[in-house]
Amino acid sequence: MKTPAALTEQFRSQGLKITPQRVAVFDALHDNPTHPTAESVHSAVVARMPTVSLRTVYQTLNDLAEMGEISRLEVGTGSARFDPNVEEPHHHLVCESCGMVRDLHVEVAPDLGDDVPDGFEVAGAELVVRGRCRSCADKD
Amino acid sequence: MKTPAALTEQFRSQGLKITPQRVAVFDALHDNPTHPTAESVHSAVVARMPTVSLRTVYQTLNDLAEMGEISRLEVGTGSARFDPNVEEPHHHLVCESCGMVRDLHVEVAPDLGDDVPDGFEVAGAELVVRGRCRSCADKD
DNA sequence: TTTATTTCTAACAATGGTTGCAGATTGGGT
DNA sequence: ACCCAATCTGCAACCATTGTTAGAAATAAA
Repeated sequence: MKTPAALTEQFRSQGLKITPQRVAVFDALHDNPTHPTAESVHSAVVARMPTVSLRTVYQTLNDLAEMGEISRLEVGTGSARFDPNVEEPHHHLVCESCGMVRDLHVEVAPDLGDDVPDGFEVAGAELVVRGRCRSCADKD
Repeated sequence: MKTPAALTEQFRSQGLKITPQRVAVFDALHDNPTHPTAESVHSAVVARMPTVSLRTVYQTLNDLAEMGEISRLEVGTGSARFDPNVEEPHHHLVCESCGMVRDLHVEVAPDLGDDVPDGFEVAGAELVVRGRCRSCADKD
């Protein structure tokens, strides 16, 4: 994801308006490595601007995802996770117990070639490694 | 997943009852490569036994998943998909346009080692390859 | 700066997938 | 055949997310 300042410029250049709600979402995502849910982005935003609705947060997250500035992950933790790191290709580590998601910088390089059916247009591949994080494992 | 007959035996040996509803679900899943949703399992079951409720199908799918006889996938198509193939490790190919899910027999072999944090207990890894299947690509 | 235009936001309702619950039903051991 | 625990159905509730709409607010135009 670009910096909030760069996003502001980009939105403006596309005829989109710069609202304090949008800027608050940009800020909440910037350099955020936690792969937040819409709900947690909303919490962060509300801490500064108590009137922002969850609907607006969803809207902005969808807009950013559509522009390719963030990516939306479905990792089976119930709600979608949003990842501002679209610059560096990477995968994810998920704790099935607490829902923590962490970047995983691992080369997958699957030799897809032979088992992809003819005519299938591959758009991308995501690896999700599941397990239990240390603090959850320590709990019992 | 074991055969319906073997599952029947297994259920019985665990003190669980063999109901026609459960058998219908076993049959609907047996050798089913489509990664059905709960809804489509229900449709198949209802074709033979019109009174079976969706709730019971969910219940049985959850039971089977808990026993490790099937696995539940979240691939971002809106609803969970159930996969009776737990014998052979494999990954998945997903058409983002029609929701088709297909097995992908590809070796991923990620050298996880260095980027997994200390103390994280890895339970498994799933690769999802996304794109457009031929028939969807042909459509426009 | 004021106005006009057009987008955005908030609130609320609605949706879709899934689960919780309660009472009626039924499998299977006796 | 009887009994009891397990199961089933039907329905309500739940959660994450999206649709809708009227009012508010940002930018462009005057």
